[in-house]
Amino acid sequence: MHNVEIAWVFYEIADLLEIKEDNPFKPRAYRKAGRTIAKWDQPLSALKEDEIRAIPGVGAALAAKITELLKTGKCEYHQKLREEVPLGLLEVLAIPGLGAKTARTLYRKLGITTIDELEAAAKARKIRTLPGMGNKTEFAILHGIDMLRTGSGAAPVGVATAVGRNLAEFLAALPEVTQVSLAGSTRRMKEMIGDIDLVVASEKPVEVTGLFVKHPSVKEVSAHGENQVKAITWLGIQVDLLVVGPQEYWAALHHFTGSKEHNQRLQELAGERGLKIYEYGVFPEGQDESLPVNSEEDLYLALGLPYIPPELREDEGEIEAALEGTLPDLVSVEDIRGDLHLHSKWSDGVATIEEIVAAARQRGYEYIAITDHSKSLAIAGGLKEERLMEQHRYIDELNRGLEDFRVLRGIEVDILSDGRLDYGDELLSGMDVVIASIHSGFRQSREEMTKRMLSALKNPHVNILAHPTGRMLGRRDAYEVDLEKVFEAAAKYDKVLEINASPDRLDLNAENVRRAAKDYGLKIAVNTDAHHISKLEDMYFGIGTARRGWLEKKDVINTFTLEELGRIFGKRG
DNA sequence: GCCGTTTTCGGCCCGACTGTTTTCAGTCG
Repeated sequence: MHNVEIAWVFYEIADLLEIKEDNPFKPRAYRKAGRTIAKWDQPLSALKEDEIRAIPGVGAALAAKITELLKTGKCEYHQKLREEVPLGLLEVLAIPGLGAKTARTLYRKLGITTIDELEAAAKARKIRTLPGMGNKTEFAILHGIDMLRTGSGAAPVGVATAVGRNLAEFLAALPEVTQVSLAGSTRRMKEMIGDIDLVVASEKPVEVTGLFVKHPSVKEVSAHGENQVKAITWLGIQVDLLVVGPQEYWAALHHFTGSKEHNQRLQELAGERGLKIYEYGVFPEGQDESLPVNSEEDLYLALGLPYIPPELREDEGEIEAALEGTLPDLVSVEDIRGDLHLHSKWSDGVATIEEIVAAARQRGYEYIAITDHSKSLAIAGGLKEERLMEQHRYIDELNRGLEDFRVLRGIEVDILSDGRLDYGDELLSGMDVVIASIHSGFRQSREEMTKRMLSALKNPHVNILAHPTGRMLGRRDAYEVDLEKVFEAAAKYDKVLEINASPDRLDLNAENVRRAAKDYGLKIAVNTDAHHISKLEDMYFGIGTARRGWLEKKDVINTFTLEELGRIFGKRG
């Protein structure tokens, strides 16, 4: 049993306990342990009992449940809870703004046990009859259900990539397999992934597919042919595996990378040149032997085109640009010299500044900015003025001991509900980097929210606007804001907008990034907002979004040298 | 249910926001 599966059981136990109204600290204990287990380096199945017991947050009771899960694949306590609580309520909990207490009230007063029943009750205006709930709650529930339904079945790219890589690594290790790649929307770095596509080159497709369906991540096989498999993994994500001969690999990889629209345009182009493109190769009209295709470059070359990177293959102007020779030279992870939005132990991060520096240097970075939370965000350990000054003195001291690396003294300052910043100008003027962002008052009107952001952008000390729309993928919509006005103001006051690289956010998204950079000439910072050193790797997803937004190195400020960066930040205020 | 030089019970991230109230409960981060 995979660590994540154990964590999953614990999360569900936590939800069930909350609905049951047990000791409120119990679910917290299960969640905390679940989070730790999910991130644990070694598989728990490889650990001895006392090693499991030594995991922080795992006591005698949870250790016993882990052992039981590893041995039997089940946990009696979990099963018992599932019998006591209607399971549909777990789905109901996924509706934003609706927690365990409300779920319980809905169950006890209206007998609601599923999302469908909840929707019917909301439409029949029964929700507003309950104590503490009114028409707005009812509307929010309907809106939330709508959001869940449109996103259902799809996984954020972060999850899909992790699952896909895991399977790809397994396949790559098989002696029968010569090549393997993620394809489809995961390779194109779309933000939500419907199914994971894997393309494999092998002379022995039957053996490969036969092993694949036995992989522990595979929960259910919906189709199993000689050279392809459709399966559902333990996270409920569909995976499509295609095995082709080594000669057909590149054409197949290209075909299953898509998008469909991009491929259709290529087929039209091929037709004009007397060629046909299939997933098996590029064929001159009337012949059944493919032109030699030993890379995706070869395939584009056959059509008289330069190579088009996967992130651009959406038929959104890339074919025209390729024909004109004006394709962008996309920014890449290797171009990145530093991360400008990071949290340390001083607020709600888990690493010391020294640990972050070490991890950043390992990635080849030349600088980072430590940008902990400001005082209003008390729950995240936001820094009071004196603490912030203390941190900056600490960083100064640290910098004195560092060669070829620089820690910038920064802050992620909250934009308060009325548009003021959480610190005064005097304090902000002493920072190397000021990131402004919104963590409260998400439901203000479009006018208020826009005004609030413009007021922050006007502040001469602000350098970067972080996660500008506040959306959380599949969980929370962007807040109401007039982005055009934000872009205009950012251009006017010379501010940088962020691509928050956390795969839960990816904010700005690719479409907005492309508009901001191309229509408004704005510079972008791709930042991970990491609270843990392992999350520095999220840069990959941020750069994916930047590439989907057609950004080049010159558009992204954290590809610049420290000196260039200083000029960008220094010319303000 | 976990944790502890506050050792075996009593804490456990805590304040803002929202919608419903008319002083507060529930949710979120």
